[in-house]
Amino acid sequence: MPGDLFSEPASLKGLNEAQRHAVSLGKGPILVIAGAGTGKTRTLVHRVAYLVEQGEFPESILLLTFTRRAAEEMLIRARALNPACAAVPGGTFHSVCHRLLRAYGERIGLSQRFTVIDPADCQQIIKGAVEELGLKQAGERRFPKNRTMADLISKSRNLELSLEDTLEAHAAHLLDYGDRISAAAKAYEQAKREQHLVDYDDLLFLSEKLLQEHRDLRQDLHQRWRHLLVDEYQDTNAVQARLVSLLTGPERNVMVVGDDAQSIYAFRGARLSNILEFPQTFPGTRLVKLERNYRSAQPILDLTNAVIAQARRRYDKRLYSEKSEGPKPELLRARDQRGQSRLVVERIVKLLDRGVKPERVAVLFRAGRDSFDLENELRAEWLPFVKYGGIRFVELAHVKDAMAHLRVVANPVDFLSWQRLLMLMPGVGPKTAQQIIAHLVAQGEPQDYASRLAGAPQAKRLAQLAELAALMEDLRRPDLSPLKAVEKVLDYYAPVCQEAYEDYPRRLKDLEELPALASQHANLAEFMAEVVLDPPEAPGQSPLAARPLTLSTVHSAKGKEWDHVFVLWASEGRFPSFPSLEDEEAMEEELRLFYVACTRAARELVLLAPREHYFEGAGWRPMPVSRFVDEVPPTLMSQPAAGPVFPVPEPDAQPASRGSQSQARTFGVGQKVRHQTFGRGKVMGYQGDAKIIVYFEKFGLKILLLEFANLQPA
DNA sequence: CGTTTACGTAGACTG
DNA sequence: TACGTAAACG
Repeated sequence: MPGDLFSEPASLKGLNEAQRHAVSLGKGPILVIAGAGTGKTRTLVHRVAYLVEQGEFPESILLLTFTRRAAEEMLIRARALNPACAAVPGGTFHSVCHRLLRAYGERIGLSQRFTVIDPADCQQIIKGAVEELGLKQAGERRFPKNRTMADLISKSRNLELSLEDTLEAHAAHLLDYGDRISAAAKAYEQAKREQHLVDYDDLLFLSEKLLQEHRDLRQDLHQRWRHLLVDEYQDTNAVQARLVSLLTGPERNVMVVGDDAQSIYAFRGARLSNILEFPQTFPGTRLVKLERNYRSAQPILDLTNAVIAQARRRYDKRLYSEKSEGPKPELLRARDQRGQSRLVVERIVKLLDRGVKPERVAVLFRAGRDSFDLENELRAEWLPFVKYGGIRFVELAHVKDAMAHLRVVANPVDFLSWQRLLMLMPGVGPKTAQQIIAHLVAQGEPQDYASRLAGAPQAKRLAQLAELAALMEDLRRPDLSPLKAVEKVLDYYAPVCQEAYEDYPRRLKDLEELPALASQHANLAEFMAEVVLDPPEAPGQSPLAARPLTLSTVHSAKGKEWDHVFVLWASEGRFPSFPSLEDEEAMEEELRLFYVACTRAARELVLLAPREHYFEGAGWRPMPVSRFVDEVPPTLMSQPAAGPVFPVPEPDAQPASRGSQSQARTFGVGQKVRHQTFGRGKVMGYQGDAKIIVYFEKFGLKILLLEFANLQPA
């Protein structure tokens, strides 16, 4: 738009025509289909700022995102356009639902003391149910794991299918166990009811129930949130779509943004149909397509277009780039996993030497464990990194231990947590814990449980029970701030942690994150739910390294971009993953996931595919290149040079070929060893040829001189 | 004797 | 890492 730049509102500056159109549309439903790298986030951010400029109260705009971090990032950017945007409420579906249930849950009979549980808690409950009901016969090997059952229960709820139908569609091999899985599911529901526990799925379904049954509340909320903005709409499930409808007021100011080609959460119930059928759900929807890619160089786009063209379901989009030329994407074939790691490290070192900033570099992979070997290699080279995806903060046993103390204070009938914290005492196993809990229940009202602890018959034998009781009494003061509460718990728990875990230094370090988190919250319930729902990512990983490079699962890389992207294991069985090989729908999702991975790259994209891999039990097996790469026209990839461009290390079996340097490397990375003083440990890598890096179970990471370490294989 | 704890082994996706 | 089994505990 030529002419008077000074009169142009800040919220419309620097946008292309399609973006500007989307941002400045008036009231009514809007669907933005935004291809990868087309400025989806930018459009949402500017829309928020635009609405505020137009005189909307910031508090009346609700921004729903996929992660809390995404919401925070967007609001920071919106604030830069207009400081008033700081007051815009934002968060995930789950956190918004949680807040609704805290405030109004009693209207649907929910205890105000309810506790939010995570999938690990769910597994614990199911484990208990299986034991109690004797569902699993001794030695029954094929009986599904607790984890599998927990996943299936959640899946059936998210897909809104019966457990039986879910089994048939997604786990046919477990159909024989249908009755017993159903029994476990029933017991799980009952345990949640009795203990006032609410899982992730409940947050959504209970909120739906609340909004459906209370028209007055719905109307209040429509007054409060007059504009609804939803990011990553392609990854919402059925109940989330209904929540969007319920939260949308009579003015129907709802804008959803997404990309049908980037739907990667079908495995937990996401429905592509939500975004495809949005115009039918909201008649009069204005559709805006963003197709101009600002992220990737043309050669990368050519490849990603070819990748997504393999999808059975056609996507009516062909992205074109504003950017100039760049190198063609590369496929590098390493000898094996180790070779892959070394290739990546080598390339990264070269980039850094060239002055590329580490935060502009990422290594992506299908599953959390796919990067273990690379992590060892990076540590050996002292290259700091942050890893996203994999084990989450609250899933760490010690964090759950600490949180369990707070949970029983907030919700005394949370027996799951009672059991957990009682079992931390030496001499207390499942049976004794159950007995103590039985004593608590028999003795009185829930609010008295803490004070009754010391009176348990086991107290004579367990001196620590009195200490725990004292802590519980202390924590019951209603005016206690989350920070103070966490500090008191850690005072008590730190020594317990030292007793319970051999590698306590590492764990205590993780726990140091908790007080800072707690201090950000005004009340305990909110703090605990926040930790469970959206735990801090990658705790304690190189906090001192200012700008580390990124390792991430593809799922966790969603919405982000880097100049230089490496994708590990572009191999059949890894990417696509083994479980997806026999399921057509799963395979489509793998393809979209691979597409998401490749579209993260702005300038350089490098795919890696080891030639062979050692499988436990099966030995060395060739690893074919991923079908997603194989089926792309070869002209789109850079041709591998005649000889190896980068030295490919030989497998451990032939150390001589790696020259004198590796002669000393007697132990393979990952091998278990024993040291006279430090005891058992695991080889993490090497530093040069003289030093070996070993992680000892009791003493943590040590760097030893190989010559003197006198390590024995263990 | 019932429980707890220590140990060895199979198995692991994504949130 | 989590589970199943066997030794050690009290």
